[in-house]
This record gives sequence, structure tokens and C-alpha cells, in this order.
Amino acid sequence: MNVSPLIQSFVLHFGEMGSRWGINRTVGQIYALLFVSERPLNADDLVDLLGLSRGGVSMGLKELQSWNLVQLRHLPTDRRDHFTTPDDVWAIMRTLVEERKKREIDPTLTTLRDLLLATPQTAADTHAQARMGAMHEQIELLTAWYDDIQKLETERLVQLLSLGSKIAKALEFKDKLFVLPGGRKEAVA
Amino acid sequence: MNVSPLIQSFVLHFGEMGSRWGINRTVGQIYALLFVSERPLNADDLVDLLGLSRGGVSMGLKELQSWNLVQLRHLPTDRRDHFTTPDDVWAIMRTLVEERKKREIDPTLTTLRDLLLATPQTAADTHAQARMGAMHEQIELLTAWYDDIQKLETERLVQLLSLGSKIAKALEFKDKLFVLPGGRKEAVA
DNA sequence: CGACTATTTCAATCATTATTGAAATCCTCG
DNA sequence: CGAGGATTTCAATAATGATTGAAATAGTCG
Repeated sequence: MNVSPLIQSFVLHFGEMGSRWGINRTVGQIYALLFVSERPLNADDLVDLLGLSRGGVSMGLKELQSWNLVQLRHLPTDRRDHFTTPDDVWAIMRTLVEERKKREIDPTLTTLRDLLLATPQTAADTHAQARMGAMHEQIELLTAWYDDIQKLETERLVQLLSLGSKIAKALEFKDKLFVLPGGRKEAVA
Repeated sequence: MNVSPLIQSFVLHFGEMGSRWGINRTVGQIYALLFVSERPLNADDLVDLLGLSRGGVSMGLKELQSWNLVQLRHLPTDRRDHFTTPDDVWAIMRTLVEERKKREIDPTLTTLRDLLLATPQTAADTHAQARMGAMHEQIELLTAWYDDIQKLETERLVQLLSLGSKIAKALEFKDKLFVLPGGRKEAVA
């Protein structure tokens, strides 16, 4: 691998993590190198710098493109394809979450919806369907939240994240305020 | 597989998804079946119902235990180990997030911290380190938010999620209010 | 339109991971 | 403590996934 020790450590780490992330080592390494590079790299650069095969780099880049994680660039006087990652780490993060949701959550949501429509044949089925319903409801709530949050501009998103549970403190306070004499709570939200 | 068609579909789906989630098919199937079962199941039940090998079930259960995703139960008059998943889907979700963070985020955070301490040897290193710094900062912000949120009781968490971006709307409003004549914003949060 | 280069494809190989099932170990109850 | 059943281990095998590199294709420039 023809990169400095610092960069090599980073690249190797991403290669390792790749397997835990459902992408493979090659793809992880390519992405890591593109992420830290000052200039766009072409496939030959990646072959040289990472010591991978020509075909492997081609497939890795194709996969990264399918994830929308790399951008294709054309440099003047060079007709080869060059690749970069976006500069903005928040943009990257949004893409990552979006794609993982698409691959890891949406299919399950679809399956759950289908199964919830089926007529249970046994007591076991009825119980199973109730469990699936609980799971479905939860995922719906989470994805609705995500859809909502995802629309925010980065500045505001960061603001919201920085706030953290302070907001929940406020909710708590509000609840305490609105506890009625009987002990029940008024619905206010 | 000796389960009703409804449950079989659910189990098979989780088996399929297992690979996308970094767990294997067997583990996914075992978990799915435990999740929808009315009663705790023992290893033999799982062998019968899912048609897996004795060893595979043993390893699958061990893995699920290492994820804290199943609970061991002992039934009276039966000395075999029985397994269940928690009833509360939010508790499950917390465990899942916690474990994935531990496996998929924390190691990267550690690596980044180490690499940020290194002295850059080249201009490329300096640039790479800046990129790593941006990544590090972002992950820190996200995990700090998570640590904060994670402490909330479920009721309040759900409340917060339901609110979604309404809070951001409020932030926006606040910002508009506090824009000073010069156009700069007062720091208020 | 060629000649040349860049890129992709794909069959073959290699590596890793999953799975089996029999043997070994561990437990527990009488 | 030991017999019987429950559980785990592990070597062997199967299945899947990653990687290579040479051949095919696509694309571009003069």
C-alpha cells in the first residue's frame, strides 16, 4: 500500500470495519482513501495506492456509486474518471442513513405490512401478529421521525442534536405543570 | 420448518435480512421465532420448528446472548434452558442500538482519536487529519446526543420522537426573533 | 472512421463464514 | 457421586462472498 502510515492506518481501519458494516474490505478502503484525499483519484491511482486489482477497484467504485457515496469528476486534459467524496460530512451522513434505511428498514416495513393483513389461522398466529404489530408501530414512529428530521438544514439539525435531552426536560416540566388534581394529565402537545 | 405460514414468512424474512444486518441467517431466524412466540422456547423446540442443527441453535443462542437480545428463563419441572425476547419493543430497540454502537462506532472513534494525535508527516497527512477531525467531531456530536437521549424513559422518548421537527420549527422562530439589526444572531441557547 | 485508452465484465480462484453432527463436557437430580 | 439428559465444542463440509486478471466492451480524440 503506497500511502503514508497515517493514511494507511485509517484506510486499514475502514477496511476492517467494512465487514461489520455490510460492505467489504475493498469498498471500505477505497472509500476511506477518497475521503482523506486532497484531490480526486482515478481508478489507476486507487490500484497503485491501495494495491488492489483493476477489476476490484472498478467493482468497488460501482458499489460506492450505487450507495451515492462518491461523486464522479472529470478533470481537464484527462479523460479518466476521477472520484471524490463530498466535503460536507453531514451530507455524507445523510446519504449513509438514507441508503441504510432503504436497504435495511424499508423491506422489513413492507413485509410487516403484508403479514399484518393476513388472517391469523391459530392462536399462535394471533399472538405473532400482535408482536409484529408492535414492531411495525415502532418502526413507523421512528421512520416518521427520521423523515421529519431529515428535512432540516444541517445548521438546525446540529442545533437540535446539541440540545439533546434538554428538550425532554422541558417536556417533563410541562407534564408536571399540567397534572390535574385527580392525578391524570391533560393532553397538551 | 414446522411453523404456520404466517410465522414462517416472518422468520424467513428475518433470516434474509440477517445478512444485511451483520448477523447470519440462523441467528435471524432464531430471533424472529423467539420474538413472535407466546411461550419461551428451548433449543430442541428451535431445532424442531426451524429445522436447524443442534449445534447451530446452540451457537445462535450464544450469539444472541452476547448481544443481550434474548433472556434465559427456567421453567419449573423442566431443567432445559428456555429463551425469550423482552416484551417491550423499545427495550429491544435500545439494546440493539447500544450493541451496534459498541461494535460499529466505538472502535472507529478510538481509531480516530489515536490518529488525530499523530504528527502529520506530509501535506497529504495534514489534509487527511483535517478530514478525520471533521469526521470525529461529527461522530462525537451524534454519540453525545445519543448518550443523552438514551437516558430518557420510554414514554418521554416516544413523546420526543412524535414531536419530530416541530422543535426545530421553534428553533427557527427563536432565531428569527433574535436576529440583531446588523444581521448577526445573538447566542441564546 | 479507426487507434488508442479507459472501463467493465466474468469465469476461475481464493478466502471467509456458516452449518452440521458426533463426541466431549457440563449439570442436576435422585 | 454417578446416570441421564442438556449443552457446547469442534473438525469437517458446504455455502457464500471476495478478488483476480485477462478478455470484451465502451468511449474519445484526431
